[in-house]
Amino acid sequence: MKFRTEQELLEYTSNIKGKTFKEIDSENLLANASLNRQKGLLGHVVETGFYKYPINSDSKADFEELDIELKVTGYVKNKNGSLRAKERLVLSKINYNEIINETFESSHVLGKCKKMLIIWYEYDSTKEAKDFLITDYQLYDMTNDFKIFNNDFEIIKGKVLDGRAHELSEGDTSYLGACTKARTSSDRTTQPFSDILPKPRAYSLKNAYMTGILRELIEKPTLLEIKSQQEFNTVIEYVKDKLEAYFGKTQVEILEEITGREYDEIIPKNISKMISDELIGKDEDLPKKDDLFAKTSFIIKNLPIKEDGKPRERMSFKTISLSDFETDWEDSYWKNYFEETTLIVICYAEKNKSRNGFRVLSDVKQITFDENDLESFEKTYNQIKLAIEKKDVNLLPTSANGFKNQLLEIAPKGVKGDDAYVNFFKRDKTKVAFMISKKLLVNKLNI
DNA sequence: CTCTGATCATGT
DNA sequence: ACATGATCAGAG
Repeated sequence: MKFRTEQELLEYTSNIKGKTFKEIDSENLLANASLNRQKGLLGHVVETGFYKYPINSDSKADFEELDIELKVTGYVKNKNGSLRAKERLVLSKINYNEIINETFESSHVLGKCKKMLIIWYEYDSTKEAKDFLITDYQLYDMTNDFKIFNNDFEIIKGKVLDGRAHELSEGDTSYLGACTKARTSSDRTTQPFSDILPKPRAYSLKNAYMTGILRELIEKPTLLEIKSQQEFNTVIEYVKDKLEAYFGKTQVEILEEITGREYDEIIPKNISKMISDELIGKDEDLPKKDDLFAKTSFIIKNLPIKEDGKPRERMSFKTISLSDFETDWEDSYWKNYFEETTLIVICYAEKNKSRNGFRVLSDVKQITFDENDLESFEKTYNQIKLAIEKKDVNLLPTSANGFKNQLLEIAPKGVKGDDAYVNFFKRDKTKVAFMISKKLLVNKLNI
């Protein structure tokens, strides 16, 4: 089937809404296939069954005459009814030897994926793939977010130019990720400015970005009313801008300045958090402040730094649920979380061992996790899985009880009298949280 | 000192 | 009443 105009293509595509995959699978591709092994299968079903293209995968754009690439991707419904993309959208492969001679505008990825027809289906773990419902579609143009994509592209290219392709991480960038793309985890390729063999990677639209454009599509009317700013290229730029006037001041001075109240002896334990909530915004309010926040996943963290430059504490994350550990690491919530999330770390420096409240705003740093970190995190994850299987608290990877060179550990986080470890298996929501070790923080903060 | 389980202040 | 982010505080 050929389409002469975008209009024609979209008009035809409108008929796909409300269909399940089995309804359009005229080539019977779904008959005896497993979705886990063949990730592009649902895309093939749409190509052959709905658009009647022959089964062959050449590298030309799917709708060649219109320069439009077809993408079929899933979303899931959260418990509260909101939608989120199930996965990142993988684009073309990164060629480390060529990227150094490209600009974003001349790049392979923009050449192939500038315009994409994205078909959305609702993923439902209780259903078989053939029964997934296609509910929406959109003609998407990458140049809509050109400024940030361009900046992301330069970040990726910069690492390759530095001979650090093996240190690439999805968290380095805002929207355009460099995700791993390998047949096996030991697969390696070459890079131009280092002998270290990096993992093969592909450009991707990050999971949080996909969630952002999905919500724009579905919630269009409301979003148009509050069209937010697009002033900054990265979250860290935004945060530094908001904190600029307060560097060199103590926590108490800053809090007094922004609240107009006085704090003499009683310092709120969460004073740093009160400050970042006020000056930067609470996580849930940020999407309204800058479009960047609607399409990225990041967390604002506060960290006391000792006089030797090292962090005083580990860094904590959300409490874990037993159900987080039902899948393999590769498909897990936590792998995705650590892979994609950028930590924005607001540093407060101690002077003469100053206690909380009297540390000085000194720096803002960014932490992302690379392949080595994730490999270590995987061990922690698997050990928790094992502990759950065996119902054995002593197997839990606490810092006292973990393995050698552990980077991610668990620690109690309860209310008074709650014995987090003893009660670990009693309910889905545990009283235990992930923490990253001080050792890893030292490494990440380049101390 | 460091380590690690426990606790606090806040927001919902 | 509980989750979160972060610090506290006793043991060694």
